[in-house]
Amino acid sequence: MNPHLKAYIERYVYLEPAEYEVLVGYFEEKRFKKKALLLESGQVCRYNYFLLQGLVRCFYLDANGNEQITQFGKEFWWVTTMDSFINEVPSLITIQAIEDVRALSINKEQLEEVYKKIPKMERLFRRVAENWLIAQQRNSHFFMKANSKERYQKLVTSIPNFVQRVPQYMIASYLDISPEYLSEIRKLP
Amino acid sequence: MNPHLKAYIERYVYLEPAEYEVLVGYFEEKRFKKKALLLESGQVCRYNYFLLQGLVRCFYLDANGNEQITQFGKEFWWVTTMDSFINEVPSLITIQAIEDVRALSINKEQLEEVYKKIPKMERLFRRVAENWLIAQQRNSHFFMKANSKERYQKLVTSIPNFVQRVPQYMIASYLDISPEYLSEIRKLP
DNA sequence: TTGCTTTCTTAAGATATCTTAAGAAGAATG
DNA sequence: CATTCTTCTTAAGATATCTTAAGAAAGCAA
Repeated sequence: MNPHLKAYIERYVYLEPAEYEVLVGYFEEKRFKKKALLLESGQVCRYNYFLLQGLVRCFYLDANGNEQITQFGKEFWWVTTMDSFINEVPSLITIQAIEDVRALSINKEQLEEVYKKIPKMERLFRRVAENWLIAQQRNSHFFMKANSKERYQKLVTSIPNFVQRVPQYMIASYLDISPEYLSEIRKLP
Repeated sequence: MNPHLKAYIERYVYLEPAEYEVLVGYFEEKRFKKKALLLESGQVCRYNYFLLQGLVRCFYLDANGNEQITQFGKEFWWVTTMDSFINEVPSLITIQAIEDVRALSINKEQLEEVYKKIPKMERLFRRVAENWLIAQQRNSHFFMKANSKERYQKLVTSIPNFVQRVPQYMIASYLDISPEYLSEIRKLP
């Protein structure tokens, strides 16, 4: 069992060694080169990825053909397109590697089997979903209330080393600012 | 067992009649008059409410003392302050009845007991949290990309009869528009 | 009914942020 | 090394939305 995934699971539930043995069989390690797609829009998102290395972005094309970034993903975060993965509908979102990526993947049928064989995993993913929801709610309210500069500064301080790994125009897209204006903001004291 | 809650549960999991019997014991019906508080900010949110009747709003006071509405709740929706309920920390949010409210409540310890006695409930709330997350994500992206008029119109069409039940200044707060500007918007063709 | 409180509208000036266009700097490729 | 592609910056005019202030309407209490 991958030690990072094991450490992650231990934060939520206790599993017997035998249960970890079962789990191992369900996760497959995959690699993606920089710029490769983990998921292409229009496809159903079949996998939930646990990132071991690298950085990804999730984006869709808006009415003007601009790439709108909705999320980033980094080491030891789950990455998937929830809507498409859960409801098995075509994804509006594309997931692309910003750096070379190594990830553990599990597909939906496998995950359902896991729920059957190890009911505690149902509990784990309940708690993951709840925490994700809480984070998403906090973030939404912050995005609504904070101005561009505050949004940028929060990103800089809350994910250390992040803005150095991602081109500025992607940061701008995620923060919902024009790249030109982000450039202005960064100069302000 | 309340038929609305039963119908809700049936959408996610199958429970034996005996399991419903167990469940009944955990839910308590409560009533709140218009303007009463289901939760006051500063308190830990002890309950998850399943609304049977009426309307509530969730808001916090911003730096200028303005009430910022983050969510509404209506019949057959779960209402709680996730962050406070899950993490047992004081809530920033106040929950207030906009109309007279009737709701089924369950507290956190009871819910944990339910998870032990009826593990299928763990599955139910996993799926509820996942769907809630999906809705929250969709909503966040829509709020970021749509302008004020589009946000208003979406609210009007997606929750029928809703704007008639809620004062306009609350709608404005939720949509993150000044009440004056909402008034303008409503006049546009 | 009358008055008091709550809610909604109108208008004018202020501001954050966008759009467009262009050029500069940096990175990648032949 | 020269060239091409990608990313970042600068500037000027445009626009959505806010703020403040005031008055109009509507709802509720007495």
